[in-house]
Amino acid sequence: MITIADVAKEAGVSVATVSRVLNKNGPVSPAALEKVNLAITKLNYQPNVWGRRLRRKESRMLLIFVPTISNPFYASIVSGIEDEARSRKYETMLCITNGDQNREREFFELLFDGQADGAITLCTDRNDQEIRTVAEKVPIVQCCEFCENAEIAHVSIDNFAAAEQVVRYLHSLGHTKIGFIGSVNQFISSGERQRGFEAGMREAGLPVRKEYIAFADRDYSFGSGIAAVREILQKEDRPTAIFCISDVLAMGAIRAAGSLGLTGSRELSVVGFDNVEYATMMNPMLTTVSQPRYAMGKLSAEMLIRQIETGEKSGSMYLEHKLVIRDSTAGVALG
Amino acid sequence: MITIADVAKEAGVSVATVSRVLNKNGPVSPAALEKVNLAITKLNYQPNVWGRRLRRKESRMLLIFVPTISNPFYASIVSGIEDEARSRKYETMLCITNGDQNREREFFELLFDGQADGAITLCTDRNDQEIRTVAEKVPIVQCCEFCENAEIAHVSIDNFAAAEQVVRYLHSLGHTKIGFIGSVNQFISSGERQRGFEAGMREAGLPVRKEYIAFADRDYSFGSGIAAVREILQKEDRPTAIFCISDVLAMGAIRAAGSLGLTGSRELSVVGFDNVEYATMMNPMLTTVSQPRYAMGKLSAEMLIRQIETGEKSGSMYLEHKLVIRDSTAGVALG
DNA sequence: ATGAAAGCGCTAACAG
DNA sequence: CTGTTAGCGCTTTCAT
Repeated sequence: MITIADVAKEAGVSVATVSRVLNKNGPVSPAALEKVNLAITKLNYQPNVWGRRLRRKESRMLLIFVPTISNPFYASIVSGIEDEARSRKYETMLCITNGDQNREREFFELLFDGQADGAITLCTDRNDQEIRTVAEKVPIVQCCEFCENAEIAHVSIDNFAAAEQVVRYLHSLGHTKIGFIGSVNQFISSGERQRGFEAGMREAGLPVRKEYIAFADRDYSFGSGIAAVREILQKEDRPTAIFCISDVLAMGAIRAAGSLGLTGSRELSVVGFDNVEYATMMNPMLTTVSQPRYAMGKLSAEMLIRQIETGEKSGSMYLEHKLVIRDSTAGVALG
Repeated sequence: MITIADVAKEAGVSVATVSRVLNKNGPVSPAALEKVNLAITKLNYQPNVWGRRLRRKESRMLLIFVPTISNPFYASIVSGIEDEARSRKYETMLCITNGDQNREREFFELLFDGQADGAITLCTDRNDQEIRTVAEKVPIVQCCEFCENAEIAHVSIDNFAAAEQVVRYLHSLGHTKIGFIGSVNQFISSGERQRGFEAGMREAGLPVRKEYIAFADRDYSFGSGIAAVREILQKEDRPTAIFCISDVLAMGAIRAAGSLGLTGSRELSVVGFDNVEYATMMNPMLTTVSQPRYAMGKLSAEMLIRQIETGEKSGSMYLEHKLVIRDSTAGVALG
């Protein structure tokens, strides 16, 4: 292993000078600069990160908390974060919690013992208590999901408005009996989308019928979506449209409808949420709400780095969603 | 920040004793042990990793190279790796290369400058040259995909045998005109599955017809799958079954068939590969080949850690695949 | 503009 | 069984 001392000897200067060249701080004469650079390339020298970090007490490492990577929803958010981090010379580490509290805590330890400078969370519950205490001590930015009534920076879309818009769209198609599939999880998005749905119904002068609302499990699993939709569709006066708070649930809805003999969007219109890649692989292709995921990730990283470097928290940022209309929605069938 | 010296002072012992307690090596009297542990909890002391790593020259960090996380195929492999790594007290870092050579090289740097002890690659091309030179210097294990004729450890399934089995199954259903959708990428799995397909056809006494073979783009994208399948199905004497080397391509096949008026598996049987979660969300549910992904990840990590700790390379390991029969395959329609 | 030297927090060899 | 001490490789005063 080549050390800074080797380079200094090779260049005929002191380690201090080499260090100054490496970090481009302090004054260095052109002659010395040249000699040092020569020595560095000749020896193929790489500064040792442990020595540097021990000395500087900084890690230049960002943590990204995701519940799972089996959900393609997270891919482009992570890309956005990583691209921004790299351009600012930070490394990133994906912390896959798998919904396991212990694992989550172990990852938090990395923040406390200085292995990471800050974290972006993609999966905090609306009432998460732990994140509050963590965020008091280290820089945190929440992306997509966030904790209510907490002074922690976050970036997300306006889930309430998006859900309202879905209802407005469905109503414009002539639907008056509209169902809703939520989730029993504690994500703020789930709650806001439900509130937005209910507000949208009221604005449209439509009744919010308890029997048209059902909930999938916390992971939006396909199976639980099927079960929830079945529950609703087996009511005798069934809805003609269903708004699901995730695309996978929407796929479940279409499957459940099919198995009950309701095929095609004229029999049952379905709207999803998130616009994951698979939304266009389905038949029919899913009408859904798209979030600017890459941009959200990038902005989160920007905010986190600012917080790390300046200490100032960034507050809340809301980005624009978009309703993407495809084949899974249609006007109400006559008769 | 609390240091080992603080603990030593608090406990009334030397730093050496504290270190011995921390690392459970060297002899320590019960009395001293007690005092030290008390001090540690009282001060809430966390050893500084940079100091430790600088001293020990080990990182206890494993790299995992994946091309993307938007493909759920990788999720359980990564879980397998992470679980094994954690149980052996290693940390892991997901290196998402996005097919970018530069990014890949930057991640390799982490191995060279000691930030990581070894790596597991999930996406090496069959003819990748770079990995050979890297593997000469640092511990590497390849998972699923690997480099041909290289002395680098790997774990995978027998892709050739799996493809043969698919053909045998299709033939047993009465299919004689069987198409194949491969990929233009350079993965060994793509090549082996094609070779296995052709061997299977020959064994069954069936002709391998050039016009029944087409290729999707390197990422197995849905759209390119549709295009490839269309190409084949528009031949006048079209095949009655198609074997696709990935599930996403199989989804594309079903979509393409549908758009040409061929609906249902009696009109066109389709077999996929990988058994990703979405394979059961489709209608029809996909017949596919399942790889023991979690086990493969776990084994890869075991092998890598052994290589790191003992220096001995582990050679090649093959695990069992499984043909999972669902609804997308059926006997040939009469007439 | 440059170099000597202190010290970041830790481990381990050595002496007791 | 315990303590003293010499570094690991680096950055950064403080002299010069």
